[in-house]
Amino acid sequence: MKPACMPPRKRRFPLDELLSWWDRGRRPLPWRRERSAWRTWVSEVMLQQTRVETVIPYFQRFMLLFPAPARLADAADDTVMKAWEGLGYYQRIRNLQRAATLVVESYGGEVPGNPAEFTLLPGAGPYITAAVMSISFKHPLPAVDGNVLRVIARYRGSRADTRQTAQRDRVRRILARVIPPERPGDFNEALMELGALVCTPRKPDCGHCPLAAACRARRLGLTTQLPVRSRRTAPPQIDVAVAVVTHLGKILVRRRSDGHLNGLWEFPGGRLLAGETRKDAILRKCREELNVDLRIKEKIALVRHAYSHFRIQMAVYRAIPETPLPPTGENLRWVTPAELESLPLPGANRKALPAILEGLEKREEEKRS
DNA sequence: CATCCGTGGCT
DNA sequence: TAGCCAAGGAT
Repeated sequence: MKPACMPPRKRRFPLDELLSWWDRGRRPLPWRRERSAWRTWVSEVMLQQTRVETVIPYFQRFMLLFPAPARLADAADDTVMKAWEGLGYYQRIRNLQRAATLVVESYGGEVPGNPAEFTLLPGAGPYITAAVMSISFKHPLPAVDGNVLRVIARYRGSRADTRQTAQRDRVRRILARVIPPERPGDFNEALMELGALVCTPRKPDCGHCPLAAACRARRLGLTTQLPVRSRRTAPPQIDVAVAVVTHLGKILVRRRSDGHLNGLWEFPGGRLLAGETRKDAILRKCREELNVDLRIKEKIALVRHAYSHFRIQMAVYRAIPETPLPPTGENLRWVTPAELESLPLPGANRKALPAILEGLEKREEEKRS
């Protein structure tokens, strides 16, 4: 027992314990089978704010479709968006495709193994750069993600707010002095794996943690109180109304070409203004944006959906055009129900699709009888 | 630096 | 249910 007056001895980070835990316990995930830079890169982009179980099937389909950067660079936009549909954060795939194009143009199709060059590619921030460079090129750069922030906050017994950018930088500097030059990728993955499997947000399994003996949160009984994360304000709820405009068995869809949900196809309509009825909102948006007048029929679906910073309630009405049809083009098309199924759609539209197709089918039957 | 960007699972 | 969380980056 050391006297209380002694200065706290500097703890040695339990590197060997961590790495042997990793060697024993690592999960056999698809992107860990063969660590080419492209596979690592794609997996890291998909895993941003997204669960491993969600990513696995997307990753396997994606690598079959685009086994090298050049294949992604050359692919048609709808093909790319369809491969990403449902994963969310669609700017990620746009950045990745732009980056793939740059890799083809500037590096002969080979992912650059130099951190300074790699990090200039769109979508390659500090985390992705460190992850790809350490795992596939053995550069000793700490990859600090949400798992690592939690593990290290507990290990250090730190009450600092992990949502702040400065805290991420601090953890990165701390780990830069610990990461072993021989196994930088394993070190990074081990810390993340530890956060995912053992040092979990709720009910951490300290009995199986290789850092437990050195963990300050555990010693102080603060495990469940750390890490500290400042709270975000609750997302607002908004009302949206859209129209399924049908003509000769086909359905009108438009493609979002900027900002939110960029590149996905949706039904025309939009957000209700204050005091506006759903039908008025649909008529207004279709006049403003498509220059078309509609006759609105019955409501065929009502879906709720939570986006990252707001929730929507979306009402879907059947409608038919009353004025000459707008010219179709790159961002406006008439599609059959089957084509509609195959287009990349935002979550709320996808969610409403069964009710819509069922409603249209039922109405066809009534018309026949 | 704070905010914006999707989605699904869990409590 | 409503809130929280998950291998972040761009602006």
